[in-house]
Parts: sequence; structure tokens; C-alpha cells
Amino acid sequence: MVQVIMGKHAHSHAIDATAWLRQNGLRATHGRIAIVQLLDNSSVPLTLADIHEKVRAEGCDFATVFRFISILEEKELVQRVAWIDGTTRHEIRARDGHHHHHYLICRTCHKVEPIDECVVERFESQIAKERGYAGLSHSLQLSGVCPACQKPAAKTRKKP
Amino acid sequence: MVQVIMGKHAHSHAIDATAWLRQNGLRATHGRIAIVQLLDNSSVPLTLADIHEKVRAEGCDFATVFRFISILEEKELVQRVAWIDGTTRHEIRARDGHHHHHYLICRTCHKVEPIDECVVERFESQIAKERGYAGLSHSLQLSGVCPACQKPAAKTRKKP
DNA sequence: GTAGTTGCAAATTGTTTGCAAGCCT
DNA sequence: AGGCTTGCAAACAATTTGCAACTAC
Repeated sequence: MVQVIMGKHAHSHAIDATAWLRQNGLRATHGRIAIVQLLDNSSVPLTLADIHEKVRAEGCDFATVFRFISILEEKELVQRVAWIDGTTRHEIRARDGHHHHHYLICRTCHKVEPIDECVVERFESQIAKERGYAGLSHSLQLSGVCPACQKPAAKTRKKP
Repeated sequence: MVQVIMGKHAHSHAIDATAWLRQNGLRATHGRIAIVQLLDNSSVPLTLADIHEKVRAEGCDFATVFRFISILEEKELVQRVAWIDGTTRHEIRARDGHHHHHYLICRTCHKVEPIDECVVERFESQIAKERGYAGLSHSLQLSGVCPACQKPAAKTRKKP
């Protein structure tokens, strides 16, 4: 699991998961609705295990999480993120009023803070022009040791 | 495996792997020397499988690669990189005359080009100051479709 | 000599698939 | 009703560990 510090873009208005699914040509089942709501409410990318842990209460199997996330990624509604700790995570694509952002991760307690600014965008267009690449996208993660974990007997410390 | 375009920083002078190991308090065994030389010569991060493939000829087992890379990462001599395709890769940390760089990856043919400039560095110190993080490092990858792959019958195209 | 390191193989963990039963439209 | 979706369990793949033999110092 992942500790989260809510960024400015945490939003109180959940999307209507059922409508969203139908709009995208997907059947609205109990488990899928739970998964979509979870992704929509999370300000950080989640692993399949994270998602399963939260929706198993609804009787939603791991295989369902796996297959449904695969479908969402094929349709490019969800994006796969290679996390610095080697896990593969998944986040819903930017919706209205959300722009994409990056993450600051504590190497000790694994806390994740979203970073709103994106310094890379201008650089990206420059590279596109100089090297002739099309459809550029990027992935940026910063990691370091957070203030709490810099104190000797930090209580937040976790396993590698 | 990974296709590589050599960047300006490809270097002909290999480091003395044995000396480097001893300087860092590590025993210089046959397998370790081969692994260090390989990492030192590569201009892109490698997976454990990539490394094993190259050093198995020296009779070096996968478990040795796994454990030795873990040791190097604990000592922060090697850095782990979450690659865009979900694989975990490893690269030796910047040495004299090498500054760290980032990568531009073609989503079609998987070609990797190093990028020398780093736009993130100034931003990094700003974040360190604002949020009190120590020992910041970052990982940035750009991906897109290279000029060759934008042509209809691109011969360089590869499997996803 | 001795502590650290290795190869081998097994254990563990994570990912993916097949299939009969169930649910959405 | 009918096809898409699910849960379960098994298959497959990747990562990690135990241990006796070996090697560097």
C-alpha cells in the first residue's frame, strides 16, 4: 500500500462511474464500478494488489482487476506507470480540470507527494523538433528522503 | 536486448574493474569484474537478464547477478531505473567525466538515444528546498515515435 | 585459515489463462 | 436470451533464498 499526501488536485466530486463506463462502451458491473471509483479518487498510481485489496470486500476477484485494467489500458483510459521501486502501477488518464503531474517519493517511508508543476513540457517540444520524434510523452519521478525520515528514530521508516 | 545509439559520452577508456571493486570494499571475483565492465561500457541501463546473458559465458549465474546488483544498489554505486516498458533496469552511477543523462525511446522500434541535457536539475534543488527532501535523485524518460518509424513501411519496427 | 561469495535448485511471489457459471443489457 | 464478464483454480513466469562447495584475501 501507499501513503498519500493529498495534492491540490484531490477532488471531492467523484465521477459517475456507471455513466463513464457506458460512455466508453463498457458494461457497468459491480466490480468495475468499484475499480473506477477507486482510480478516480486516488491521487497516486496504484498497483493491481492495491486495487484488489480495496475492492475484494465487494467480492471482486484479482483476475477481474487484472483483466479490467488491461482493457482500460488498451482503450487508453488508464496509463501504466513503471514505479521507481520496480512495481507497475496504474492511473486514470487526465480528465477535465486535471492536468497530469509527477511524483516525489520518499525512499525511506515510501510516501508519495504529487508535484503539480511540469518542467519537462517545454523541453519535450524542443526535443521533438530537434530529433523529429512524434507523439512524445514522458515519465518523471523524483525520489529522496523526506523531512520526517531524516530524523534518527523516524517512526515512518519502512522496509526497502 | 536493447538497441543503442552511442551518445557523445560513450568512452573508450574502460575503468579498472578490479581496482574499482577494491576501492569500494568489495571482493574482486571473476563474475563481478565481468559485470562491472559490462555496466561501465553500456550507455543505457540494463535488465538483470541482459546482464546475465552477457556474463553467463564466464560461468556467472543469474543468482550472482541478482545478488551483486543488489549489493551495488545498497551502496548506491548503481542506480535502479523503472523503464517505460515495465522492466527494471540498472545503470552505474555517474563517474568522473560522465554526467548523468536521460533517454529518448522509440515506442515502435525500441531504439534508445541518450539525451545529454538535463532540465530537471534546477527544478530538483527547488523542490528539495521547498519540501525539505534530502538526497534527491530523479528518473526521466521521454518516449515517442522516431522519424524512421513514422514512415509507413518502417523496417525497424518491432514487437510491442 | 576464514569470511565472503558462488552455483545449483527449490521456494516464493507475481502474472496470465481456461472454463463453467452468472450477470448486464 | 445471448454474449460479455466473473470467480476459481491451475499454469506460467519472474524474483528471491538456503546451503554446501569454493575462492579471494
